[in-house]
Amino acid sequence: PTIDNFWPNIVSEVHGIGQVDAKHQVLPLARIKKIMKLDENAKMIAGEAPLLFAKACEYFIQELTMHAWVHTEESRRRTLQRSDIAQAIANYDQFDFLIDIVPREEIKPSSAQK
Amino acid sequence: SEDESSKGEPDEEPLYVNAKQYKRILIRRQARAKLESRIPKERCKYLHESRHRHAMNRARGEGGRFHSAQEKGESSSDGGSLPMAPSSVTLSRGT
Amino acid sequence: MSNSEDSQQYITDMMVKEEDEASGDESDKQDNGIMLREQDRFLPICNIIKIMKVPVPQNGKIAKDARECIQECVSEFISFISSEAIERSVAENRKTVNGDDLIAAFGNLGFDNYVEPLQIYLNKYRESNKADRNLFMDTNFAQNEDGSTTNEGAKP
DNA sequence: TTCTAAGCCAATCACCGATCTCGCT
DNA sequence: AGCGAGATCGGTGATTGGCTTAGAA
Repeated sequence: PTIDNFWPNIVSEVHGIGQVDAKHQVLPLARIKKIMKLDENAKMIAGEAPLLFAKACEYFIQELTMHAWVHTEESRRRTLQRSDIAQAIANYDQFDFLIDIVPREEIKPSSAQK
Repeated sequence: SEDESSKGEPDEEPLYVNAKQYKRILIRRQARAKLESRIPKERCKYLHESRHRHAMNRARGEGGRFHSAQEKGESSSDGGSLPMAPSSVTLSRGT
Repeated sequence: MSNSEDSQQYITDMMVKEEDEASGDESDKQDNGIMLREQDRFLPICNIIKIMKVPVPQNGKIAKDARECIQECVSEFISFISSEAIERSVAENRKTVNGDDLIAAFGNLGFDNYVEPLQIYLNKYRESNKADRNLFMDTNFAQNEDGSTTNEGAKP
């Protein structure tokens, strides 16, 4: 289970799905829809949209956590903390959209920055 | 030794962000600013008063963990309040 | 009668409506509309933790700060992608944001890794729905005139 | 070393999904 | 036709804190 194998594993995982089990999602679809509706431009939302987001959020949480855990280990800790996530966000430009949510100054001192 | 490049934005970006995300980041920043007044500045200790009270009233084992089945009524004249002495007692969780 | 309100919460649960912020203001007051609770802005913390534990070793720990941080990041993730997807649906004069808008948004915002698995997942979902609908309509007629069964593995 | 804070349990109840009606395209 | 918003309903898993000690400092 490494970062390099993450997306290839995801792709082979979706292929293994027979029928999409709309029920028993890990994340509640109603809550996802509610978050989407916070956007003032949101009018109508197709039923498939929260379902896609439920899957995408699983991927996102796993990937961000996985990147953060690298920094936890680099600091020889066994508890993932907020500063590890800040580091992970700073080191991968796909996470740039979180720059206001977890600002750079949250990175704990004496850590490398690429 | 500080040199946040200038402008006057809430959080200054490190000069360059993902080019595909830049425009959307700005749009989202405005959207969040509109919502800011409706967002409490700090997190509550708990989400629901009723669930908080439920947790407080629940039966707890010796180690502070929730424990099943403490009898609801408490009118036993019997002095022994321990549920029962199981063969094995609290097992410390090895990590 | 025994309902004693505590100071921290805003309103209990009955009588909460929903937001609708009209327009025209950026100065923040205290309640410009209705206050949003954490249940309205975030996914349940318990579900977040479950997913976070997957890539973390079994003996690893996760700080409370980190859980809540991820929780906020996920909501921004949804809003960020949604914003792009909604704009595309508006650009095409549609009132409904659909899965194709979302997948296009993922690609346009640089989440290229998400596109392939989500496209596959979306196709399977649409197929499943069509299959269920046909099965429900037919109920008795097990007639297959079509024969274009693009199904793969059957689920026992 | 000192001492903060994460994990561990499971019962209630708020919320989620299922189902309906009514509107739109 | 089909599809989604909104309301209603009933079933259920997320929420929840005290004590121990892992582990941050």
